[in-house]
Amino acid sequence: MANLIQPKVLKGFRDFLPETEISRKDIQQTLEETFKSFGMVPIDTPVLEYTDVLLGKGSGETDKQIYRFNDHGKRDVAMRFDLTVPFARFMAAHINELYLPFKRYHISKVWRGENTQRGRYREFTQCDFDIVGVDTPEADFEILSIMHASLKALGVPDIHIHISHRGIFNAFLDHLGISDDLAEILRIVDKLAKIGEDKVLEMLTELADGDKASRILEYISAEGSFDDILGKLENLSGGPTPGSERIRIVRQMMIDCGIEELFVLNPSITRGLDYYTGIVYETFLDALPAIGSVCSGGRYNNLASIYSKTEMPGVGSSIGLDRLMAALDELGTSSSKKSLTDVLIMNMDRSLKGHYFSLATKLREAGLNAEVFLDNKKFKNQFSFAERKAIPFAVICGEDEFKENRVTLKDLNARQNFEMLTIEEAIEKIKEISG
RNA sequence: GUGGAUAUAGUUCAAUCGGUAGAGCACCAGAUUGUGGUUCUGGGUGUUGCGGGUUCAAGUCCCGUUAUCCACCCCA
Repeated sequence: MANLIQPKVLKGFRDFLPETEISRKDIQQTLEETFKSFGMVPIDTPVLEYTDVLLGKGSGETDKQIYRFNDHGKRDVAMRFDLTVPFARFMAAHINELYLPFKRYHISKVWRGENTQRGRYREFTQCDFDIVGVDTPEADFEILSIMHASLKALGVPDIHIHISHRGIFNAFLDHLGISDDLAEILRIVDKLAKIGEDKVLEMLTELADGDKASRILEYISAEGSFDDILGKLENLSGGPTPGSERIRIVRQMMIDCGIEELFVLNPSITRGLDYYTGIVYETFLDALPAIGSVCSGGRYNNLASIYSKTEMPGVGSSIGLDRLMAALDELGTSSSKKSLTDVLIMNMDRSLKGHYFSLATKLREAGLNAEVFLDNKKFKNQFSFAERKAIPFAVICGEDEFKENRVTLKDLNARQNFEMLTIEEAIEKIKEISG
């Protein structure tokens, strides 16, 4: 007994107690239902992959953050740091067994060895949804539409989805003749909201001459209505581009569906990951911009190209479940604790224990979740147990009820008794009260 | 990974100049009702994150370490 091992968990990794886990599962279920309602199908892939498979298309940053080690067979392996790269590998491996366009969702944990912060962990859950095999505005729009539907189904208040387009920005930089520094410029541009225009201009001036730097700033800080901004971007890039045409079509689809209010054209959104080639999205909560994007993605037309010669354009997005939950928690809008058990059968008279279990079976057969209290503690104790688990009903059956083959039902929230009911009547009553 | 702040009971907090840790709520045991919201009695439930050091004496001072929060970086 002398040397107990500390029951500690790793930095950035967490245990989930039932209360939290129940709402996590609820959220996941709501998302799954939403994804399925759009015709998406689930897949799964391994947690561990060959390192070269995962690093094939990443940037230097992912290299640093990835959990990587040698397995027992001396293979160089790594844990997936997102669900998109494994998905690209999956598509390349199974393209002949699938149909296009292929729409899948994938809700699972991923791992990144970066520093932790609120809403930012080393082990976290992503909810990805992607469409592969088509490069159309319809697909771009459908992803936006699913983002909107998902967050709406979850009851996330006051969001705006910021969209932008890598293609337009690339055309713009080409027009300026400075596309070589793309990666560096993207990084700086991405900070606009955080560090302000002056700082951004200062940093850009170190890369390009002053005139070009201020042109970039002009591009990324364009203001006005959606259409105004789009027009400005086109002017700055020397006229309409395929990208801007695409955005215009997607915009019209938003209007046709009456959801255009939620979308903001924000040219400073660029996304750090360099595999994006077209439209990109980020979602912010109006009340909590500091926590970052809770749902981001974009179009990546070459992602599978390192695994396969078959061209597989894709577009998709990812909801950060843990970050979203941290945000909802902070906003106080997370759902109140729910019970999974509908009825607790009180352990009142131990000689009737067999009867209690048969009552529980009857309740379950009627579609109710029921459990028998597993100890002969006092009522007080059994009631506190029910309260801790937020169980709404208790069934009490003592000698008197048993003789008449009846039970007493107690509505634990209202603290109201319904005495001497048959079990069938009790079931009816429970369903009536819980609606 | 770099820099800064923080860490005391289940929880929210307290503990003066260094003197072996207290309070509310919560919780546990018991009494009384066939049934918990009242009442009464009793209980502090703690390795002060962890490990060292200084000291007669450390929650308090020093060093290290781990975790959390914040900023950078990056991102969900």
